[in-house]
Amino acid sequence: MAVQGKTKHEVLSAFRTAEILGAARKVFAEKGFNDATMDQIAEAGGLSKGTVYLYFPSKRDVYLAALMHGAQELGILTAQRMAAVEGFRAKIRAFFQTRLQYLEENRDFFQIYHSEFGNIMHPVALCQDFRDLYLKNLVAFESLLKEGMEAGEIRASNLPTIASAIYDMAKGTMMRRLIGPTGTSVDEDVETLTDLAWKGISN
Amino acid sequence: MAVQGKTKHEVLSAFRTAEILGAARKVFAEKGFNDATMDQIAEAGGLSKGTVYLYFPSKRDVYLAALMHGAQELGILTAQRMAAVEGFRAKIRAFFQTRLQYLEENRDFFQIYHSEFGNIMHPVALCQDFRDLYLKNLVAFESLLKEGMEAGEIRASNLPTIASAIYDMAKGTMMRRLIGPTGTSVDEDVETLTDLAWKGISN
DNA sequence: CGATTTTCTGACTCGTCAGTCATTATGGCC
DNA sequence: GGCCATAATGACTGACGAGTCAGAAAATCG
Repeated sequence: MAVQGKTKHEVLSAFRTAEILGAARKVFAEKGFNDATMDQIAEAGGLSKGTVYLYFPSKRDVYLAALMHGAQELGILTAQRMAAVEGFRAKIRAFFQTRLQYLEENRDFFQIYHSEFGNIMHPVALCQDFRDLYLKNLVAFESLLKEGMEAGEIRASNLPTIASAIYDMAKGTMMRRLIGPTGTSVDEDVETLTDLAWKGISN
Repeated sequence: MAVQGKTKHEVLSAFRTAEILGAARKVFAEKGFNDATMDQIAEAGGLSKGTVYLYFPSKRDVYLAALMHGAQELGILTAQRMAAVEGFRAKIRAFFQTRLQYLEENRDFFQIYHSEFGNIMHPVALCQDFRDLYLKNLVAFESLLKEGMEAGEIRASNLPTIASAIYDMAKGTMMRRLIGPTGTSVDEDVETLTDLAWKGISN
């Protein structure tokens, strides 16, 4: 029994949930929230619509789960990679590197991630949690810049605006890479962005 | 007859069209494309649904017209303001200034504008024209940077990536200002961004 | 191998809306 | 006013898709 402390039921449930989320990611990425149907998700996951509803109460919940799963992973990964290197230039570089690389490995997820930003300012409707996570990560990044400022590596300036701008350099570059081929490699883009950002903020 | 060379019909038609677009902008901004209904748009414009269909063939066309109208205006305005000043730092500053200011004056439009970016990589579906316009403006901006590079004001680097990054600083800052109060004034943000970008790219 | 419980299924319901069109209002003109 | 043309209306239709649930299938067990 002590094996993972999981009942058979829990294992099966986790398995199905993962199966559904994988399918959902694919379908939502391709069609967007509104044009994706539960039947398509079920089909992509090789099960029936009824089964999907056994594991998720609504379409929105499936979407949310797919979105938040990736967003949390990305946030954690980014924080880890930044923490793992010394010096603020290297941290900024790690920031870009992690995100652009994660993009290449999770294109489906980023279709969803980026389109969600389109809705982030709407009535709250679709996803307060996502918005909160975004703002949380942004604030964390801002604190990091503040440390850099106090350490004298980064020049004094309006940190919230700066933090947001750097975040958005990454986001925009990712979008551009999603739309189509860019003629630049990930590494090139990482260097270019790091350079731009670092020259922009360093003392 | 020579008055504007317009028939009565044309005048009325232009009037109704503008009326509908104004209402559409408001409703689409508030609800997003999918959750906005034609009845709501008609009501907001003080006319009936049938009338809307006399001037636009479909919901998507109303949306497109609202989107493209603002996007074109913004593109033209930005280009003009940049052309009107001397020196590349000033041009970059004008770029940020124009956009952030236009945001304050056209919040409804920007709700639509930004959410459209969420769809920009999808099946093409919603708006090839918008995508094309975006890329056109981006390329134009890139050319401007190239001039700056050739003039020795801007250091050599990967221009497409740089241009995109600067565009996205503006876009992201606008989004942040749309989501909620930021504690910074437009002018502060303009200075901060100009500084960041200019230090990032200048020689 | 039944009996019983758990899991799955997909045809069905029911609300919603884009788009239509027969009917009504408006206004210009003699 | 009476006639016609043009503009506007809003009840209606048809499609679609989220969510349901009665029953089928599969797993578990004695």
